[in-house]
Amino acid sequence: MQKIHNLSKNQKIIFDLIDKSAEPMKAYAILFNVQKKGIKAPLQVYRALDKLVEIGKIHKIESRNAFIACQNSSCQISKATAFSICESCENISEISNSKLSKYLSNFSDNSGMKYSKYNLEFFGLCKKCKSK
Amino acid sequence: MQKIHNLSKNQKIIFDLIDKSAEPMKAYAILFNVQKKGIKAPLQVYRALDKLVEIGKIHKIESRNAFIACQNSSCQISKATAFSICESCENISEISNSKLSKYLSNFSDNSGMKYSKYNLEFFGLCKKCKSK
DNA sequence: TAACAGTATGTAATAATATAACATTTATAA
DNA sequence: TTATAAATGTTATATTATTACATACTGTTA
Ligand SMILES: [Zn+2]
Ligand SMILES: [Zn+2]
Ligand SMILES: [Zn+2]
Ligand SMILES: [Zn+2]
Repeated sequence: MQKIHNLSKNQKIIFDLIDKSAEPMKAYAILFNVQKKGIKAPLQVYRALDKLVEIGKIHKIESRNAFIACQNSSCQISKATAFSICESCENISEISNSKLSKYLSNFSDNSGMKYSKYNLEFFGLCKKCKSK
Repeated sequence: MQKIHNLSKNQKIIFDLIDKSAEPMKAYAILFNVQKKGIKAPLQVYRALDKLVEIGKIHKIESRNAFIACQNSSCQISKATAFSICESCENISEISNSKLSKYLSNFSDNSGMKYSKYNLEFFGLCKKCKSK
């Protein structure tokens, strides 16, 4: 059962922008885009991003410092994320593969760590770029 | 068969520092530490870091913007990395688990992507922090 | 309603991370 | 030795993210 979060004004503006974007967006690109809507300072953007990440509406692509809307409604609130990144055209998408997520969510080793979250980034070439 | 890379002067200074460190090091912490050895500018540090990452002597912990020496001699030259991160004490270590690396290296889906590299970060609580 | 707690906002300043551009030097190999 | 690649030095600047502080909104409960 997923809690419904009513997004605040800034959160909604920023989520809508990211959600409509074809690619992951960087914080300052977001800032530039929402200035006409009255969001003027980096901190306003970062605060909204933090919250949106926290509630799983968006994810951060760590290797790119960019943010993407969650493409996976059943995604476990940002606790289990996997992405596919084309190193040639920078096309990025969220991987939704139940075997993979089960495997990783159940992963444990003999280190004594109790894992509660993971983030995985795969890199390679997409269909298009492969055939060039 | 692993190619032997003869590290240059700056690369060696910086690798030795990271290798001796108990924790992952951030670029400007590295800079501060090597200034007495004549490395004065950020770019000198970043260039050495880039090379060391490229040849697999160190890895970047993306979620922390920090660098750690490879703890896994058989690590496939930074093509397949996994880390364990305690969110309480920030203890970080490289996971060396052949089943995991096999599973991920062989991962493929029906997206048409050809994967050649991955980076995985697990988050949780270490033994010590769990029992607090 | 009033008081409170929690969340969100606005604004300015600054910190932390990373790269561009250009000149020079050193190592490697044909 | 000549050419090429790799590494270095230096200055400036771009990009990403946070601190600090004041104010306002939202929902809950006395
Ligand atoms: Zn998701
Ligand atoms: Zn591509
Ligand atoms: Zn390694
Ligand atoms: Zn710990």
